[in-house]
Amino acid sequence: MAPNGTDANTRTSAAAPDAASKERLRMWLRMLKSTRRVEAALRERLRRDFGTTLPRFDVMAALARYDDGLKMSALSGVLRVSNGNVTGIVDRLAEEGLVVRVQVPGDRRASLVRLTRKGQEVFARQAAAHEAWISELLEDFTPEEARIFSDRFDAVTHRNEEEDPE
Amino acid sequence: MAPNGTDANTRTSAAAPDAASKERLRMWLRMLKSTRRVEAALRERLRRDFGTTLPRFDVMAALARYDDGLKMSALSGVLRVSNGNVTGIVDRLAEEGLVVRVQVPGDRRASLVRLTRKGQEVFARQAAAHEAWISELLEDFTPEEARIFSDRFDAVTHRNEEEDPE
DNA sequence: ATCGTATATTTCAAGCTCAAACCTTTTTTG
DNA sequence: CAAAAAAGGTTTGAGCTTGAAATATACGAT
Repeated sequence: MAPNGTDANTRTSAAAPDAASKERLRMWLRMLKSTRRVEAALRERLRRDFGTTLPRFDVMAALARYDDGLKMSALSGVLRVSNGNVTGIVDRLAEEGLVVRVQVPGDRRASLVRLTRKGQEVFARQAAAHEAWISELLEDFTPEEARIFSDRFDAVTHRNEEEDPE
Repeated sequence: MAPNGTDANTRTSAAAPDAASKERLRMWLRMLKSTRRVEAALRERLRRDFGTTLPRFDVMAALARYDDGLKMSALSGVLRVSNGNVTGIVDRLAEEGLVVRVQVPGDRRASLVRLTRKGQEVFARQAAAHEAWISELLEDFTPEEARIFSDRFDAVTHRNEEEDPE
């Protein structure tokens, strides 16, 4: 697996020990730029077409996958953002009647956050548009290639795994 | 834009006209998760080892590539963030003596932002650590694979290109 | 010269983000 | 049981981010 020097023509490993890191850095910068570009497009369209934001959408998308709701801590875990962060977003979504906090019977500390019916309806429309946008923005990738990339990204994600409820 | 009636719950109904979009959506979610994970690691390490932030580092990295400095508008263009945003970050970097605003001779509106010598030295250390971190975080990618990915990401970036000073 | 438009940047309000401090409730432990 | 530790959430302070409005300068055509 590791390129152990004795390869046929490894100019890269012999001549430059940091050629690999340079190449990975280059990849990272491109990946970051691509991600930012897609995110910017999504942000703009969510605002334009639905008057919402990407973080709001992310929270609703997470909740949409759990009919029974998610605890605040689980929500921040899934989204990989701080829990103090989620508090504010859920507050605003709750003000608009898109989500509700439900008291957990046995535990007076915790509460489950759930989409309201209105929240489900609103999110369904946003999600459909979102999927179409992504497909358009990434149309240079064939489905086959997309699958390959998905799998390779999992390597990054599962690398130094601590906890991951997925 | 308008809810066209037939969009409420289009679960996997048709054969596979949307298989491609599903696959791309899957790829996007993985890509986003990977990016966020790397960014979170970078953010934490920049804070721990250098007491700085990712946006600050991004600004300094951009300036480090232009010895003659960059105008605020060019800076925000390179970083793809709003220009109001850059103002605040540059303000704080300037307070710490890491960058300076230099008046442009012929134009009293514009100013060039440049790294100070201190800024160059500080950034050099951060950049070395940064490159090593990236290589570690992406070590599952061989240099060859990294190169392939870089090229493919360029496709996304150069898709609907408006302006890009790079 | 002056009007109008375009350019360069800052300011502003609202919202997102984090880490750390804090409060409350639950669980563990002496 | 009571004290201590852990868990669930919110609050707080600082910084980041955006889009829109404001400011100031530059330039082009009268």
